[in-house]
Amino acid sequence: MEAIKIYTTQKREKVSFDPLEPGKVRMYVCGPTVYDRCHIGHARPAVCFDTIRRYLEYAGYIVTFISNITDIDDKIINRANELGIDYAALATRYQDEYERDMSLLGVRSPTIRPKATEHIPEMIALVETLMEKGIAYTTSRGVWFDISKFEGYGKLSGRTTDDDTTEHRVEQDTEKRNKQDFCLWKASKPGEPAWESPWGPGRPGWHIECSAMGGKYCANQLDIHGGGADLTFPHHENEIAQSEAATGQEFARIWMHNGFITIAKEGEDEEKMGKSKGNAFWLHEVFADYPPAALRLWILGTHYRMPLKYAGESLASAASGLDRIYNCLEAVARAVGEKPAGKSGKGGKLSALAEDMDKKFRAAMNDDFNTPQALAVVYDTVGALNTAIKDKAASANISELAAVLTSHLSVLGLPLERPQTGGAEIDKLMELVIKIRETARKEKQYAISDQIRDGLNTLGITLEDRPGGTTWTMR
RNA sequence: GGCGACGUAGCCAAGUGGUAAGGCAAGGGUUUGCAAAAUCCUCAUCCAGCGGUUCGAAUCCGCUCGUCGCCUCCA
Repeated sequence: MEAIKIYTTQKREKVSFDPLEPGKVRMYVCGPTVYDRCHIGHARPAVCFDTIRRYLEYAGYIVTFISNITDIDDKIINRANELGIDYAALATRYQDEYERDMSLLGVRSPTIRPKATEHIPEMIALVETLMEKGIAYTTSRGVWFDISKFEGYGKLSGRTTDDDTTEHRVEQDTEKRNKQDFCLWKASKPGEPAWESPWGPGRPGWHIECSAMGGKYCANQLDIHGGGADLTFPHHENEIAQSEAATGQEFARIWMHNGFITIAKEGEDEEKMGKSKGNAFWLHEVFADYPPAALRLWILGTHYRMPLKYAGESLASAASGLDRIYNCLEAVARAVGEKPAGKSGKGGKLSALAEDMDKKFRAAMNDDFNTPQALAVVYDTVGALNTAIKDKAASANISELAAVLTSHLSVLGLPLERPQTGGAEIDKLMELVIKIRETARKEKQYAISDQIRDGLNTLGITLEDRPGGTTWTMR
């Protein structure tokens, strides 16, 4: 198998992928903090890393894909207090919403989805190790990591410890030994959620869960660790420090970071997508206007590391492209259905094309998961299939090429059929309407037949007259 | 102030030394009762600007301009 090249943040270049265990991949992707609904920003890492996982499996690897849920955190506590509900109830509610939205986007569930609150003992154990090694220390506010005790601090993000000496916008904690020391275990105030620990009641620090859970499920070493570009520093830098200081082993061999989605508001410059800036685009709102698959296709249309600008009509062209794919798949089904079996024309032009398309698809994905290029292959295959159908190629050959297309669509996590919108009653109704229109057409009553078609169109139903009869689709 | 990313057609977007993929939109032909879908053709002598390296650069180097991100919660 041809080597997969992956860009890794710590080296700022592509490296050949060579997993710790041959044929197996251990990957961990930072999941959401469940304190609110999902916006389009959440969709990008989920879709990108889901696609990467799917491709690795397509390439023959057995993938252990871990993605956590942060269900204890200051934001969750604050939000729960605002709403006057229990923090755990809030977290459960938004975890459910997250999982529902991701499922609509075709994001598969991870192999393991660990929750922070279910791994408190593992985190405490990790902090204890760091205490024993003299790398962590306590203050009145909790337990802190002493970055001066970890030589490699800054190796991921390229930041040195004395970097931002000029300006720091955070109030300094005078008990800390170094300005950038970070919290491993946070002492809880009365009334706040708390777990017992050797350092008194408290809750996990900001970064410790990923080290503890990634370590637990992956024997302390990951092949790939992923997340949004904003997590590079300090989150991932701190994960490395904690994990490697504790285990003495390299925590993750490849660090992957997806670029951000920015929002272009009319008349204003683009700015980063974020709830704090009040320009959130909630997924449930986007899904009211466009099919979730269109959002997925739109995301995959840009390389995962590039910035992605979201404007109001961004998804319209993706939705059109998606329709083109559905049209093709439906045409294939009709062509193969009309002329079943047929003699297998293996070795023909279409066989060679099928092989070629798969080769190109793999080459694109092997190059740091270049989904835009992979999509170009998909569209080329669509065009070739449409032409083959037009030229009445043998259905065995059409099927062969179509099989390549559907396997590529599956790798990209795109649906293999148009979502069904009707239902049994609408089906019957449409059958009747089409029959009546058919009669009108036979009698050349085109004014009537066109009126039916135009009328349905304004209702979002498209009629298409084909040699084999009239078909309809609903938007 | 430190670190980093981006600037390719009307729009989106690949392409990291050998002469500009793909999608959307648009225009024209075929097909259709008319449409839709499909198909064929057209649509960047040029890749923010200016210099440099090279036989050769969108691709490498330098500078300039513009946009954005991280350094504080953030996917």
